[in-house]
Amino acid sequence: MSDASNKPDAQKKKAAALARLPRGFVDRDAAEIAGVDAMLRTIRQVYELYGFEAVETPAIEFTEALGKFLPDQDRPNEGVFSFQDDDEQWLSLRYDLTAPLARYVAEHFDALPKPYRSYRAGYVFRNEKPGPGRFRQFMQFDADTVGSASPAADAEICMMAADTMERLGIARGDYVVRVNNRKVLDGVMEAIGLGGDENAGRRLTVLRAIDKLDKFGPEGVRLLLGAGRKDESGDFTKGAGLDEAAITRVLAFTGARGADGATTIANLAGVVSGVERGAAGVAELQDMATLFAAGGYDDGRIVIDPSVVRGLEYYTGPVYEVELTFPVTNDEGQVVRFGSVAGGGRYDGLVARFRGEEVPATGFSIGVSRLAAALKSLGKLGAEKPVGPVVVLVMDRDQVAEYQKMVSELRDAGIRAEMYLGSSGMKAQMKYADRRNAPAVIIQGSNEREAGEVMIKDLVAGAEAAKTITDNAEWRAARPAQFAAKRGELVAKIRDLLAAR
RNA sequence: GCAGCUGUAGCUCAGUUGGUUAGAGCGCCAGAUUGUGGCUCUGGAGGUCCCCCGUUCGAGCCGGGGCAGCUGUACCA
Repeated sequence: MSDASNKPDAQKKKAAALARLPRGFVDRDAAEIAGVDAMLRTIRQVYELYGFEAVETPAIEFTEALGKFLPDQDRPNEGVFSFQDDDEQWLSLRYDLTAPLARYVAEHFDALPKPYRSYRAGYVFRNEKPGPGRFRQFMQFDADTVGSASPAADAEICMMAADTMERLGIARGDYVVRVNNRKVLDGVMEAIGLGGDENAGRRLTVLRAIDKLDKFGPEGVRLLLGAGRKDESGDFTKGAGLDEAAITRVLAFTGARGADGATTIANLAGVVSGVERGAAGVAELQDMATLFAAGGYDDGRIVIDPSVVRGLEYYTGPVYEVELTFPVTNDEGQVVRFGSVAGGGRYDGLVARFRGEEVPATGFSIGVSRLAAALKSLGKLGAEKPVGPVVVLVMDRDQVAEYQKMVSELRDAGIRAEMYLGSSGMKAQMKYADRRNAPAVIIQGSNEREAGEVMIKDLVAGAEAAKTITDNAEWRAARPAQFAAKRGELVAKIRDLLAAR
């Protein structure tokens, strides 16, 4: 232990360099990786079952393809990680999986079967302020149908979303798929005089206000739709400046949810009566509701809820999101506000950016990282440390070849195994095996070697047996759960031991 | 971006009116135990008190500026 104090200053200084992560990024350990992998497998199975096929696109696209240049400038939006290539073209890390899919479909349009049903998972990146459950790199798992304008395509994805939640272990009633339609909302906008391109900015303000319904309640939203709202810290948020009649109409829309789907749809029809686009949206909701009922999903798994807006400007029809309805606790055990864990909708205009014609498309995205946190809270994410390898202890340095041979035999038999590669003594090697969550260690010192044996210690059974022992001398003498085996039976004995787990 | 709060050991945190050598618990390493995980005991390593400037005989503590983190809010494809 003396070497630490003898460490040269230069080396110390070097070691003091920034061993830290930029904010909004996380490291994942073996347990988390295993848990998320299991999740991804499950989601993939459901998507496959529904007939979607895999596709992968790279993490980087031309900024232009993502459509994220700042207005009236030749620089990308600050929220997007971007850099310039050799030829000065701007490239960006993708911020979702939808825009790259639109690029992919447009590029391979003639080669793809239409409607084109695909899924893909991957990391996306957002250069913005992180917060609880919000990262600058996170994983999404998307499924999309491109080339179908039918509400059946939207309804199918909603049903698949419900199935996926249940397959992931979220009980019926612990989640809800909420569905709305942008056309209905557009109809309301039109009805209150916010139609047309010149009102795009105000429409956006109204959308943002509605999106805050679950945060601030109807009264808060009323303020945001009107003059504005002052929060507890005294910060003032400018409102949309609607008049009283318009505000009442918007709130009538968001509050149109009835006891069942039919009532909700009837209420919505009233709110947008006389506006053609709104009526079209209501009709689509009606179509989808019929499909939900046919599949039995109208039992609370999927509900029509007019308060769903989704921030995305590009949505053109049905929008939907999956919300968890049980309290989620964070690492400190506090209950945290948990937003939606998945969402999506119809974006008929997105592929049109690359091709002249409009291509109808709908799809959704699961926020894998966020959902993983929720599953962890539910105890449904395998957060346990994976079982480690069998560790062969190095008792005598000149016998390394023999120890390595044992490891090879175990590996040839398909058993995870390793020889201890450090330089510490036996006690430290035992601690190492314990920390690696090893199921067993193999000990061969001179005594065993002379007898043509190995000592096998079952660490799990040993820990169990030792629980009742409080005296250290007794603990050491007892040597619980270990047994000698003939050298030739090593693999067979380990195999038996692991099989008994 | 704006506002509030917080920066002391790997982690969680004490630190008196400004006073000499900055502490605890946990964790880590080692020994007690020549070859056995846990418990216990003993010892050890580990610090730019966030950074800079100022006040002072003297600053972890007071003042100013900066940086970082957290929370709220804004934005969020």
